[in-house]
Amino acid sequence: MSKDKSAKIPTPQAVRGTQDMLGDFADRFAYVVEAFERVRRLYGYKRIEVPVIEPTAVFARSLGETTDVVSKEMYSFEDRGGESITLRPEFTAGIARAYVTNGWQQFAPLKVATHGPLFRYERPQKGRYRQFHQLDAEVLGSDSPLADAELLVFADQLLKELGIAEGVTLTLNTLGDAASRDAWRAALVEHFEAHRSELSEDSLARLDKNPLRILDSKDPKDRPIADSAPDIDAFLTGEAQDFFGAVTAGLDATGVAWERNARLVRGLDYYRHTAFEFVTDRLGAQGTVLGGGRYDGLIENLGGPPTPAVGWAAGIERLAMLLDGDLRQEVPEVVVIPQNEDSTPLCIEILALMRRGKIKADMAYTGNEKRRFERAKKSGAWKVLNVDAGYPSTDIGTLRLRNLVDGLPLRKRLLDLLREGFIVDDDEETRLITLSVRK
RNA sequence: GCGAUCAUAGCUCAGUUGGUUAGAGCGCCGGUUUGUGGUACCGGAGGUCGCGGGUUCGAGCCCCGUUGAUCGCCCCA
Repeated sequence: MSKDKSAKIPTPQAVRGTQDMLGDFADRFAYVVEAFERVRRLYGYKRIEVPVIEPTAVFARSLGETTDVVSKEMYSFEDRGGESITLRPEFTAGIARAYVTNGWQQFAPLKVATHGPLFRYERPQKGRYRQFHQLDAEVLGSDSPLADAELLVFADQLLKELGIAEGVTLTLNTLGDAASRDAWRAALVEHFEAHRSELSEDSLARLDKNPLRILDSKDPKDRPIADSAPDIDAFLTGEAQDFFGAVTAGLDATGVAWERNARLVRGLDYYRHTAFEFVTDRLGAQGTVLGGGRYDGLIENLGGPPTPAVGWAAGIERLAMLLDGDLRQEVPEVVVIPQNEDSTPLCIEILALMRRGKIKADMAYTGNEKRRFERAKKSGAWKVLNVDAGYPSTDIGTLRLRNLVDGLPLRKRLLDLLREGFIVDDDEETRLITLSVRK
């Protein structure tokens, strides 16, 4: 090792808004993904993988050019061939693109699920990162409200299996079909225009870009105006009303609790009919844990055939943060401790023997003997195996399985494994296992 | 993109109105004691006080800038 400081390179920092996970949080993260994989199979959703990079147009066209995600949060760049590429900021658009380009219409209605990293150039804060991770479930090619309901029941079961349904509520709204939505939007614009002078600065900007968003503004200035704005209900076509009724009936039939939130709108342009969020107040400002809705126009927007579809996405980090209690740790059954330097090779051999025999085992080999033992205990192992090679000198080694808590099954398994490779003498009295001749 | 708070050892933090050689606990390394034992004791390694400027005889402490984290706004999962 050189002590020449001039040769030292300054350590690069992690990119802002990215995370390195180790230990507890990494375990929680994996736990969320495992639960999702389990439940998704129960509901018959096929696992799919789609690219992390897509042509920029995939997102620009489908999310809406004026949405914040597209206008200022995408990681876009030109590749060496001059094509504009974007790191996916969400799953839905990429999945819709895959549906069209691969001719997945032949499988419609198609239920798919995936998870992985997404990228958005945002100011990091609690539950919000530049590289973040989502679970995603979609039903493509179904115009049935049953699909919406099933997706919601799926989401509800996932949250329950994660043990976080408590304190998380499903809020539900309908944005109607295209006709309903356009009529409502026009009425909203008229209403807000009439109160233009009382609106916050943010909402004035929203008035041009996405007037629906004024409805869920947090600015106290906006609240009275937003609250007095017309609900969509008056503008819903009969068809749209029936659709929403069928979705809620499906929820009621399966016992999924929900709340109507007539102020709930979605940020992305493609949503129609059902819109929903599972929200909590346990995550500060980032209260949405799972959200989604129906996006019947999206696939057509991408140049595909008119295709109805619904889906949702959930933030894995946010779900992981809500997980309370201690996770069941993956602890070794046995930790092997070499009594001395010379015993290490025998330890490695026995360690491999146990692992091949499906015993979860690890080895503590740094520090003095006392610290090795402490390290072994700290690992949560049930038992500790002391290995001393070449003592008495005529033997290959002696083993002592300590901390016997629950009797002999593990000891028996270990002895069986050892007998495959060695002549074993198991002294009942001293509990000392002596290995002599190799077989 | 806007606002607020923060940044000292591997970790959690203390550090007085600016004043000698920057501390503690935990962790790490070595040892003593004990000897089926996560609890005692001794010793050791480890810090350009985030980074760059400035004020001052003197800056971990004051000022400016910068980077990052955290919490809001915004946005969204």
